Amino acid sequence: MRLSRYFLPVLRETPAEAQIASHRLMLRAGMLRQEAAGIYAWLPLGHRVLKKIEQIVREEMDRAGAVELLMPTLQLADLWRETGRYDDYGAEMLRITDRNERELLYGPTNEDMITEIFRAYVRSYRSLPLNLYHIQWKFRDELRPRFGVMRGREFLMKDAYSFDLDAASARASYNRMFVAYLRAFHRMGLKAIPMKAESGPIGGELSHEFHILAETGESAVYLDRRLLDIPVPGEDVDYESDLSAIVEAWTAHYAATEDVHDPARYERETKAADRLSARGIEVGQTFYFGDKYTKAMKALVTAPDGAEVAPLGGSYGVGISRLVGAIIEASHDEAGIIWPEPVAPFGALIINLRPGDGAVDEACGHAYQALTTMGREPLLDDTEERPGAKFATADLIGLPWQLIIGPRGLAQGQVELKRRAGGERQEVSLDRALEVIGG
RNA sequence: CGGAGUGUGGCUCAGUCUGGUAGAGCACCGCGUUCGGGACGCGGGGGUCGCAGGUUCAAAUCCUGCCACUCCGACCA
Repeated sequence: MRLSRYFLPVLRETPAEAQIASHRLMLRAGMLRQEAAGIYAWLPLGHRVLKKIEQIVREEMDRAGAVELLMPTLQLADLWRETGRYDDYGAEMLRITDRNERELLYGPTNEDMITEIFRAYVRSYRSLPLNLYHIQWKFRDELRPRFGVMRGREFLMKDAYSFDLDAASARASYNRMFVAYLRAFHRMGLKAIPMKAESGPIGGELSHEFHILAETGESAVYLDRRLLDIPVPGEDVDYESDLSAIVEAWTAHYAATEDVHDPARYERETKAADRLSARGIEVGQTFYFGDKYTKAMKALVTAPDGAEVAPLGGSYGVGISRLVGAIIEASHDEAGIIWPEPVAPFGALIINLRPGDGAVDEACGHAYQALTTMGREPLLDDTEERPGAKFATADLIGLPWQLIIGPRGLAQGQVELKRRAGGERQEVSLDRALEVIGG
């Protein structure tokens, strides 16, 4: 993409409403536009990141055997009355009436609807286990939206729902999601720690929140430092096998959010040197709630012995839009964002210091072609901005590599290559620079 | 929802107390000089001062009502 033809409205000054780094940087880097409290338009750069994160989550869900579908944003109130949640959910649920006075709601989650779909088609235990997921916009009318996409009212969420015949199988489904989450967050360059959690309005008895550690996290977390060193399963992990050893390894050490923190247990189960108090951003949560929904909605299947039973289920959410903010919170500096490579909106920024100069234009064109061929998705800054402004923008939008090409260096056969993370710069030949970026 | 606050060009803000017909910096457009870490000169465009009423000869400014947004607190991916 050529910057001169792109839509990247970077801001030199920080909009007054942004309090935390990720919000500030997303606005300044032209990723985001607030349209109402907690409601945002995703500008092209932000949209690219959102899609990258979405795709990583999708790949890991698919790998773990979940099946993607897409449910609507609007749901009938009657569906929610079946489980009693229409009244339980309270003012956080946005209720809408259509022209025929039908009561609808903008879905805050989809347990009820997925159970309705399940019950419409699944009749036999032979169809189990089944895990269906979708990636869809949700709406929760938060009392106080804040922190940009970290606590928006409208947000993009991946939510998966598992159905199993018995408890052991349901637990295996839970474990598959648990492992998929470890992998997905790891792929985004995040260190996510699963923590024992309360299940809240979703219900159930087994639940983990996945938190990434960042100074601006909304919740205080207490954990055993050793959790930071547990290996994340590789892409060869066999989801057909028993994953309980992995889950056990990740849940053997103390880790709790302030809501469920038990100081006495913390002291008992961890050595003083291993105790780590930090702030966490919740980026995912897993729930096991048994037959809560299938029973209430009579979503029954026939078991091997001919009896009708309510399958046991769980639900598993990942805040896709929140992750964009969370990643920035975890990875930025004074100058701007530092994208982990897998979620970077573009792989490299080529900076043309003198558009119109034949040799420089040609070198930039060559670099652009080469990087495109390598699949590095380069962004070429071919604008007439002054060099200083280009460098500032480059650091702000935080692509992994900056390839700086100007007449002065080119005369010596050199370009400047800068890695955003760490900031190391080197003067090398263009070919060598392309080689380095190519990996 | 309780408490506090803010709405003035695309952005950051001054002007409001003490009413007199709207400003600055940045951004934008044109010309020129510049060009390796946020250039400079000259010229230019752009604002129903959140909305609606009211007071007044006169309202961004005073009064009333409403709306939006932000911050602190109680709920949540």
